[in-house]
Amino acid sequence: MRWSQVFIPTLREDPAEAEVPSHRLLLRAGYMRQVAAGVYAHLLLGQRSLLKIMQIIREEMDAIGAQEFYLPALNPAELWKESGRYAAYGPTILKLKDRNDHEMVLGVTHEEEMTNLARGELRSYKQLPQIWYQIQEKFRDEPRPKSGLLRLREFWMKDSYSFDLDEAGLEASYGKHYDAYRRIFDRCGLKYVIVEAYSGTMGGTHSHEFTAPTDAGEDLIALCDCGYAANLEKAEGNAPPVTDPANVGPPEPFATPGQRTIDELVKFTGENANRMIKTLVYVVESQAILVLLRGDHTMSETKLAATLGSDTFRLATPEEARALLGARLGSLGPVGLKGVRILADKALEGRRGMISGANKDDTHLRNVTPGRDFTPEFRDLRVVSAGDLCPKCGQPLRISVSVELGHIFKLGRRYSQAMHATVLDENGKEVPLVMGSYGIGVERILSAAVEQNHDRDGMFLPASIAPFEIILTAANMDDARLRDAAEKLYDEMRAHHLDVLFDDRAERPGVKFKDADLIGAALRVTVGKRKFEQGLAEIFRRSTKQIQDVKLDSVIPFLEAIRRG
RNA sequence: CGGGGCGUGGCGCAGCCUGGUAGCGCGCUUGCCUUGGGCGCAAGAGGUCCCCGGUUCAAAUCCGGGCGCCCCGACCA
Repeated sequence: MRWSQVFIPTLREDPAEAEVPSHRLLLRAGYMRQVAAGVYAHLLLGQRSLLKIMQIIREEMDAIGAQEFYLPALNPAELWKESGRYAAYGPTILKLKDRNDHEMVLGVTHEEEMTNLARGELRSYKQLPQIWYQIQEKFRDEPRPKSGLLRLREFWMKDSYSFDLDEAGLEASYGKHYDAYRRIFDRCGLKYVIVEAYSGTMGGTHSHEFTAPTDAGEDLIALCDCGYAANLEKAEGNAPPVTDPANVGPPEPFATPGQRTIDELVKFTGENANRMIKTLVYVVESQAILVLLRGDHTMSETKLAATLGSDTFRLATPEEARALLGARLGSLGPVGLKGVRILADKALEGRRGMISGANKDDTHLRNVTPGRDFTPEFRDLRVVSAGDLCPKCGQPLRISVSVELGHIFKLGRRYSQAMHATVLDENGKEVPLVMGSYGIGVERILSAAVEQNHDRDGMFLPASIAPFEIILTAANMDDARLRDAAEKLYDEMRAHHLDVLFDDRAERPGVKFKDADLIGAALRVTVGKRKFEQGLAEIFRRSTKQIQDVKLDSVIPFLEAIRRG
């Protein structure tokens, strides 16, 4: 393509609304323009790059025997009510009514629609396994769209769904996706880590997340050099040991006037927060329970939900807590309670002589010893923090920020049972399908690639997903000899099917170089006066800024050699 | 949903406090000039000052309401 004839609206200045690098650069480089919060128009460069990403995904999905479908975004609400996710996703689903007053939804993801298709069509175990996928628009009315393409309300997702007869089949389908995803992200040139994750609203048992570490991300992951990696929602860790007093007498009340928070108590008593027990009261389906944590630890509602097997719970009000325990928040504790379920984080197991509330205003207890003074169920209930020890090897964990690029889920029978998607097995018995679901955020690949590959001057995308692999720059279009030489090179490049953008604009060289640096073509081939007179063109690698001079008649073979790697 | 910021030619901003001719830089158009890192000179075009209402002789500016966008948090793939 000729730059003079296409629309690449680069900006000299940073758009005011963009903070994170990928958002800023994708706007500046003319890849996209904003339409509304979380809604973007893709222009020439953005669309080309996204099409390349989708093609890579398509090739790798096809390679594992997945079949490309295309399901509509517009769907009847009934399906979502049937699965129970109409309520679970709540306001995130964009809902509308058609002219006959039928409730419709715009697809958030397509488990329901794919399962609906499967139950209508799949009859026999002989038809299994099936892997169906699509690259399709998703709509999510996010509470807070942000960071350009990182959190969108309308976006492209590659979503696939596997249908198997049994767990062994699911295992195989899941494994194929795991491998295909690695190839996809490798080919897109991304640095990524695979982490164990929490399944969230998707349901199901196991899942892995493919995440790209970058500061602009919003997923927190825990990492260890031994290879352990998990989303913070899911990560386990062992708190470094705390030394407690050896011999501990019975619990003993002491006055703590006005001390309500752990911080205040630390100052008041001079004890470390890791010697305190934090007591939280939760109401779980109208039943009050106690949740205990070490003073310096944070509760994970995700893990609590997993422990309870329910996500209908909330923190009790101060009044409810007083009704149960007889004291205000800040003086609550587990000692002496009868008939109340007590969950304690496992970091409290084996501890002695700690401090907790006494269930009397302005009073705490010392010498509190879990297991002796009260009997909780020990569970993993807290968010891992940096410095916790790896559950596999015992070394300290690191916490890193990353972007979730893809997520693969073992769904099991959650949808097939809810929606009665069954086949006959070899004994003629009707059995629910065992399902998996697997997603990739297409725009997030582009964003993450920019986050991981940019500098002051712009972006340098991996050649596989750059909108153009090569930009051919004629330093001066008014100089007939330079122009003719560049035109000739351009024709040759096209004849060799090289992916080239020819900057034939009547601009000064500086403008062209700045624009070329900005938009992220992997290589720049420049025809400029001085080197041209020596029969040379200049080849500039954007990522390393390394320059090589190549004879004009060797440019094509040189580029083809680079392309072959 | 809580907190904060912002809305003025295409982009980035000033003007608002203290009401009275809408301004600067970039970009755009035309001409000359220049041609290896966002050249120079000159002449131009381009604005419902987010919307609605109020106060006032007079509102970009003051007051009320609304909408939109960004950031932090909550939440969420």
